[in-house]
Amino acid sequence: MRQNPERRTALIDAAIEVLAGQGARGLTFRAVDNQAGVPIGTASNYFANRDALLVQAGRRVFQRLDPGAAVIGEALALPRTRASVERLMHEMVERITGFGSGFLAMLELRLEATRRPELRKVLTEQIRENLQANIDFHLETGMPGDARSVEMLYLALNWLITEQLTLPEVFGEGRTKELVAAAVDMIVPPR
Amino acid sequence: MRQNPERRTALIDAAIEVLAGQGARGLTFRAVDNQAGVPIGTASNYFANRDALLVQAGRRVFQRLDPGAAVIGEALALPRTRASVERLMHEMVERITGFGSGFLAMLELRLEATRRPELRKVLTEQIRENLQANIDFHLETGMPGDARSVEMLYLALNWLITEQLTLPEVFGEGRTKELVAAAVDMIVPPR
DNA sequence: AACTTACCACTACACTCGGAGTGGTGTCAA
DNA sequence: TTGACACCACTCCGAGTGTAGTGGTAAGTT
Repeated sequence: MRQNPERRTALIDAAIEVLAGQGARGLTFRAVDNQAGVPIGTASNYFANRDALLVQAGRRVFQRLDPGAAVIGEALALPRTRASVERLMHEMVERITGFGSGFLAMLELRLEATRRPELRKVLTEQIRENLQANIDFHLETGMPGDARSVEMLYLALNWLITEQLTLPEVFGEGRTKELVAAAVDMIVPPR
Repeated sequence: MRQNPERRTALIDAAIEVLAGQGARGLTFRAVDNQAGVPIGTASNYFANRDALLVQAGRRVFQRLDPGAAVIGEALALPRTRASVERLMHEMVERITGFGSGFLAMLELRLEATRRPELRKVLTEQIRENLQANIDFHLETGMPGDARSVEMLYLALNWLITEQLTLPEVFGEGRTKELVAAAVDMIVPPR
C-alpha cells in the first residue's frame, strides 16, 4: 500500500470526477488511473479494493464541499436579517453547483450506501455533522429562523440542486435564484 | 423483438428492482432475467440494448408512482384547509416511501440521464407533467397555497424521501411525519 | 382434419471486453 | 546500500452482449 499523500488525494479527486461523469458503473481502478493521468495500476497500489476507494471518496467530497473560512467570516459581518440568509443561501447553492461533480458523486455514493453499511456509516456521520454545524452556526449568529428552518432549507435546497444538476430543464437554470429566494421567504420568518 | 406485453412489463418491473437493489452498475440483461425469474437471454429478446431498457424503466416508474383515482377522489372530499394539505402530503410521502425501490430507481435513472440525452428527455417530460398536474390539481381544488407552494413542497419532500431512503439515520425514520408537517406549516399559508 | 404460418419461450454459445491483481524493473533519496 | 515508490507488462478471470437455433403452441387456412 503506497503512501504518497498528494498522489492519494489526486486519485481520490479523480475518483470523484469518474463517479460524477460515468457513474458508479464506471468507477474502476483503470478509470481512476486514466482520469488522474497516472499509469495504469497505480490506483490498485493505493486502495485495497473498490470499497476502500468509495469510502475515502465519501469523506473527501464533504471536505471539498465545506465552505472556507472566508465564507464564514463574511457571514459574520452580515446583518441578522432575512436578506442576509437569502444571500448566504444563494452563495451556498452557487458554491455547490459550481462543484457539480462533487454533488453528483455524493448522490452516487448515497445510492451505493444503500448496499454498503460502512459507506453508509461514513456518509451519515458526515452529513449529520454538516447539518448540525449549519444549525449551530445559524443559531449562534442569531440569524432569523430556528433549527427547524435550517432543516427545511437543507431539504428544499438539496433537491433544488439535484434537480438543476440532473434535469436542468425541469425548472430551467434561470429560475435557480428565484427559487432559492422563494424558499427563504417561505421558510425563514421576517425579522 | 418479442411482443408479449405482460412479460415485457414484468421485465421492466424487474429492471426497476435491480436498479434499486444493485444500482445502475448492476443493471444487466442477465440480472433482469434473474430478477424476473425468466430464462437467461429473455431480456435480450425484448430490448434492443441497455439504453432501451433504461428509457422504458424511466416511463414505468412514473406510471407506478402515480396516485390512483382513489387518492384523487379522497382528496376532493377533503375540506380546503391546511390540515388537508398536510394529510395529502403525508399520504404521498407514505405512498412513495412504500415503493422505495421505485424512488431509488428513479434516482439512479436521474444520474444516468446525466450521460444519456434520450433518457434525460423522457425523465424531464415525465417530471414536468407530474409537477404541473400537482399544481393544477392544487389550484383547481382551491386548497390553500399557490403554485409556488406546490413547487416548494415538491422540493422539500423529495429530498426528505431521498434522505430517509438512502441515509435513514440522518433524521431517523421516526421524524418523517414531523418533518412533513413542518414543511406544510411553513410553506402553506393558513386559511 | 391436416397443413401452415407465426410467434414466443427457452437454450446454448461464440465472441469480446474490461478489470483485477501481481511481479518485476527502474529510479531516487536517505 | 537499502528501501520506498513509480511505472510497466502480462496473465487470469469473469461477465455481458447479441445471435442463432430448437421446440412448442395456437390460430388460421384449405
